Amino acid sequence: MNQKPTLKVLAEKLQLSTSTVSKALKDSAEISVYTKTRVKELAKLMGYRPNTAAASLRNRETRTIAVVLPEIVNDFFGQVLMGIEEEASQHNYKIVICISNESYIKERDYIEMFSNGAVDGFIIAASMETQELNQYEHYNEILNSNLKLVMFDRVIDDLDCDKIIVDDAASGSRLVDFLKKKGDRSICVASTISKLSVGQLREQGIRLKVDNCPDLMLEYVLEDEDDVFMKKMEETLNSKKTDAIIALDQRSGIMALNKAKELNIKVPEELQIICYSNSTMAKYSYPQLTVVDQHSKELGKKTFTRILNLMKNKDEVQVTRIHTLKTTLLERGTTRK
Amino acid sequence: MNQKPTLKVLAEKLQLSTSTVSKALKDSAEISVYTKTRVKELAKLMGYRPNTAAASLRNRETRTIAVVLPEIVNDFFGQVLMGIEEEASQHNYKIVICISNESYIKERDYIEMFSNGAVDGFIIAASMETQELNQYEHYNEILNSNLKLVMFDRVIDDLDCDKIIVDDAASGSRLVDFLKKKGDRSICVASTISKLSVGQLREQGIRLKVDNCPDLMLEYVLEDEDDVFMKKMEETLNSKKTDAIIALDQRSGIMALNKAKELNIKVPEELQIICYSNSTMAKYSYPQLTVVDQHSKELGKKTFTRILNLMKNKDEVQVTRIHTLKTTLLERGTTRK
DNA sequence: CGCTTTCGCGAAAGCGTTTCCGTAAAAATA
DNA sequence: TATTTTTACGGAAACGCTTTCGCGAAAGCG
Repeated sequence: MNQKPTLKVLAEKLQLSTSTVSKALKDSAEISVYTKTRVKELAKLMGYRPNTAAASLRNRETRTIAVVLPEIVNDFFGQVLMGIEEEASQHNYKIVICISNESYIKERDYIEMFSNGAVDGFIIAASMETQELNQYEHYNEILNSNLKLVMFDRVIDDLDCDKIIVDDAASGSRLVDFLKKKGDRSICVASTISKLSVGQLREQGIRLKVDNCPDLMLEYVLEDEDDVFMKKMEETLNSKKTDAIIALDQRSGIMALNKAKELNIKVPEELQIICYSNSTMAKYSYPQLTVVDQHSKELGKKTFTRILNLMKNKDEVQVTRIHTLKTTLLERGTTRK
Repeated sequence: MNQKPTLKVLAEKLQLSTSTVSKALKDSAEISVYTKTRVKELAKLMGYRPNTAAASLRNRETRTIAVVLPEIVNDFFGQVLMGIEEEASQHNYKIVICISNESYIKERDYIEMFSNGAVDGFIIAASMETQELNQYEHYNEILNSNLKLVMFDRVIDDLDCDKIIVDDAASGSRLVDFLKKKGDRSICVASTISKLSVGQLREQGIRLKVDNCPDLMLEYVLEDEDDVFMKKMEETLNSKKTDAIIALDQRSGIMALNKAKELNIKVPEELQIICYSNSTMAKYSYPQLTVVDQHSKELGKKTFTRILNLMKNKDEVQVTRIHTLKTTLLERGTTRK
């Protein structure tokens, strides 16, 4: 029932004005050391906490960022969110989360909902539907309101905003190199995310490299429905030609592994599997999946740092608007030594 | 660059007062239908959005709930969060997330950070450290500030607040019954969460039932470190006595399954495994793990509904402060038909 | 000692809403 | 027609904070 003290009651108790109290708490040079300590002591004693709404109203900033994620039951986005949140709380920022559930409409509604000054900026990974439709006018509401916007991972190419991504295409090429060195010739690309920019980029990187290696062959299992995927994967593996699988997402990776086990194919001896996203699922699979580590938490931190900078240097011209993080291969049980 | 219109500019354009405009937008009975439509049309045209900070300041409510989670890269908490978020957005509430990372200090800091009127209430699942130390004075800061508090899953028994939990103990007993009917005699309880209230409750439920069945036997593998767990599990399984494993959390479940595969034990023919938490990992394991479904998303929704009610009926006396949800067994590949 | 500068603080405005209250004009009632 | 009630709106204060401005007193200066 402790009613929160305001500047006013502090001022009254100390026989000072609210402005003096306010300045004292902010360590203003205008105020004497004596007064400052008096004020701070009482403030601590009474548990004074500045009213956020009032400060927001006055300062025209909320110290809040809206983070719009396609899904949350997903280790990648979870890890990114951890990074964002960790960095945010360190800088005294709040994070409100919005889960678009891969829906364009929900994403748009969230943006509209928070574009009224409820937040200072947005961190967004586009929903699958948004990427499929390639509709991105709703992002303009953000930019037109001079709110900050940083996209990560699932970005919109045509949109002029800051982006933090990973080297999807390049990493795809590197994976092919890696497998080639191990002696693999026939590589199967498995994916449930062909609709996503990141899926397409990874695919492109792989294809580019394979096209330059006449001795390599490429197969595809691109299906987003689990059972269809499993069936196609079975056909592919039954042909007995596939040396390795590059799975562009965690789900396809684990499904490929499961199918291989079902067909009694020895992994990694007869079949190597590499999978995108360093997920818990991949860590606890048997054998442990070799994965492309996107350093997701780091990615989240970088993303927040970027939007923080945008907010600090409000006017300063931004140089690099696109930042690419390098992924690394985590060699584990589904690839040979 | 579209500067957001305020009530004032709407009022000026319409030759009305701000109070009239405000009332018109809220469909006040004081205002004529004619004026209302005029106001609403212009508001829509100019894209008027009420300033949240100003409204919060004036109304003394933020329409924001802080959700404090021990971790976020965890399907259970992810699903609960989905439920909370879905319900919240439907009621025009915002969710700010706080990740305690199983740390008592972080949890306490978050509570302090948001107890200043930044949010209207808290939804919390206690961190592991908090449960271990059994320190919960920091929750009193919430209650003393007449902010609302609802705990879920990992609750503090001694704390007088609303709680939404699942029937952990009862479900444990039911699992024993289930296994007994299948002819199992020697049951192994596996857990990496013995420090948590939920882990202890599940264990108690199991033990209670086994104690009442003279023909049943109980073994334990309770270790939170992966490698130690795996070693103990290996010893246990090598003894060749274990008929079934009840894993109290997803990690122990998947590790048990992996160890069984490693030792060439046929699952479910020679060993049945049941695992708590309907996680993605369990769904994509091979074979699919039979799990106790906690209906986590529903749990999240219920939790939010509860705190919503607390906020609506500010004074009304609460009857049931503890709500228990019933879990169900999802029979899949690691148990016999 | 007279002047300027610095120091320490207070007054007040304003951020955008909401709401209580007041009040003309219109409508209803007597 | 005279009075009361209703209708439809405006004025103004308040929410708690920040910040500009002003000003008296102390300190520094020549």
